[in-house]
Amino acid sequence: MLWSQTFIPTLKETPSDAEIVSHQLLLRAGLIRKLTGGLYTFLPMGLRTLRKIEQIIREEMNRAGGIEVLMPALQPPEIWQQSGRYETASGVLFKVRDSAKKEWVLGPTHEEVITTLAASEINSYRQLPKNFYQIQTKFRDEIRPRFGLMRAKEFLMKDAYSFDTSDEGAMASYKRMYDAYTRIFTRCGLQAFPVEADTGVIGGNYSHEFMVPAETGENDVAYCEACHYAANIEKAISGLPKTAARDLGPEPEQFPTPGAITIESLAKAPFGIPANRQIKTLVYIADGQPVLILIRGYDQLNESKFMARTGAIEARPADVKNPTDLVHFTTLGALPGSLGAVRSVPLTWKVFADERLRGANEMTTGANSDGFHLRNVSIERDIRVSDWFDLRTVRAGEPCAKCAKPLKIRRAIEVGHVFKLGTKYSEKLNATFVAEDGSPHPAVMGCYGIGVSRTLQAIIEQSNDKDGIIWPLSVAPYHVCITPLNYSPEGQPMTLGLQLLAELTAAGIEVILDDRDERPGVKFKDSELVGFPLRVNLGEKSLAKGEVELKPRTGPVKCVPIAEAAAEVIAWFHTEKAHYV
RNA sequence: CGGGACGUAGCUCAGCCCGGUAGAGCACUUGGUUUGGGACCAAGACGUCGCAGGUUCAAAUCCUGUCGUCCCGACCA
Repeated sequence: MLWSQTFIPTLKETPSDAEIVSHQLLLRAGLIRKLTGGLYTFLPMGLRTLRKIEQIIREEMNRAGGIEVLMPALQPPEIWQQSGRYETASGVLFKVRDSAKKEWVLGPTHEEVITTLAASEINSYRQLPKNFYQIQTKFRDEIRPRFGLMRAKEFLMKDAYSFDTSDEGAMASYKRMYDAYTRIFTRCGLQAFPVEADTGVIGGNYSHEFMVPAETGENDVAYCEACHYAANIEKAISGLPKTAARDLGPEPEQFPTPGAITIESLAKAPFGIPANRQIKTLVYIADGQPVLILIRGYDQLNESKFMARTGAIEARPADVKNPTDLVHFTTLGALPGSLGAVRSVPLTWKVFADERLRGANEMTTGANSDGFHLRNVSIERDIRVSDWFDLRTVRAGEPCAKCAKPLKIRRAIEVGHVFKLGTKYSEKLNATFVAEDGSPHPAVMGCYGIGVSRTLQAIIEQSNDKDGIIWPLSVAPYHVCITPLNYSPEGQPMTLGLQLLAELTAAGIEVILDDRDERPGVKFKDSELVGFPLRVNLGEKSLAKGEVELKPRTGPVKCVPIAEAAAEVIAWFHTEKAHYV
């Protein structure tokens, strides 16, 4: 390919609407252009890399027994109503109307479609197991698209759905996908690691996310370097001990705490009550109902855990500025800062407490009277707790639940997610098969996603320097950029360049030749910005010495005799390629 | 949806506070000189100052509304 014959609109300056480095480089290197917020056009260099990532995914999915299909992006809302997700996923569902005013949805995912297919086509255990996948555009009505391709309204995703006859079979399918994902990301030159994950709206009971460590990621991951425990913060646990039980003391006693409305202020003089001897009382609105959540003063509530354990679809803190919420505080008798669960809690309210409070006594908590707290509170004696859950968010430095070594926390980008779904969808959408004994059973499902366009950006986020992108060979838009320095169609740099282009292309290497009439500095900067793994410099100075220069994107220049240039590049290519397969 | 910032040339931005003929750098066009790390000289083209109202003799500038973008939060298979 000749540079002048394709389209690589590089930018010298950083576009002002790009915040993170990968987004800036996507734009500066001419890989994408924004149509509007959350919607992007892939330009030739971006598209080539996207297709390479797709191809790696296809090869590994096929190797793992996947069957490629292509499902409609436009879907009838009825199947979403049938699965129950028309409500639960309404936050991300794009809805459109046709000319007859009938409503349709643009698929954010395809469990409903594939399960509908399975319901009609899979009838016998003899047809199972099956694993269908597709690579397709998804639509999500993101509240806030951001960071370029990271969180877009429309994006490319690989999604796969497995159907098995048994839980064991589903587990084996899950494991195959888990292993395939590990290979896929490795082949993409991406350091991604699996972490235990919350299942969110998708549902199911077992799940891992594949995470790329990056400060700009939108997820926090807790991990242990000693035993390799790793989990999304939404799910992570630690071995932090419970609050120590003391001798059961006297009845709760009210005492004045004027102006002390934070855990910290009660921890200080004159009160001196350690944060972990305080009970923090939160009022939440869970699916419209007020509930109380009790955690230790030291702890932060983990809303994901709360929602996962209670099954709530929507939960938010009650807000004193919201008139309908304010009623709940009035019912309790106090505003945040003096809330507690000992008195005035209506019997209709559920009270959820963190597991680590179980058995705690001699605790201090709000008296439900502004400016007063209660001491000597025994949570089990004095508070009507409806249910005990692990509800707190793990912090860095807490002991690992498995090996007691300190946990670390880091930011990460989610590029893949595997779920064991069970029979949630197959039951609702009637995807049943007849077993050997003639009895009907719902298929046991799993689903497995990879954000293809997000993976592309994650690779850039992880692999760049001050000069631009550093593409892993496996996904680079071109492997080699030939750069004739002194431009002249008849000069030796160009004629030798064209000759090398033909030779290397014939050897299966993807080569672009920068035939632009530009100064060397411009060509150097552009080739480094776009990030080709190897540049071949053809300059009159070195050619006069009978040499060409091979410049790996991240390594030193190597001068080789003209006659050996092609062979050297081919050798380099095969050495590099071996790292990615 | 809450908080904040910003919309001026293709890009990065100045001008706005304090109203008075729309600017710079880069990019682009033409000519010339250059040619191993984003060249130089000369000439040129490029704008409904996001949009709509309002105030005013006069609005990029002040006011109101609206649309859009970005950031933080909420949200997020």
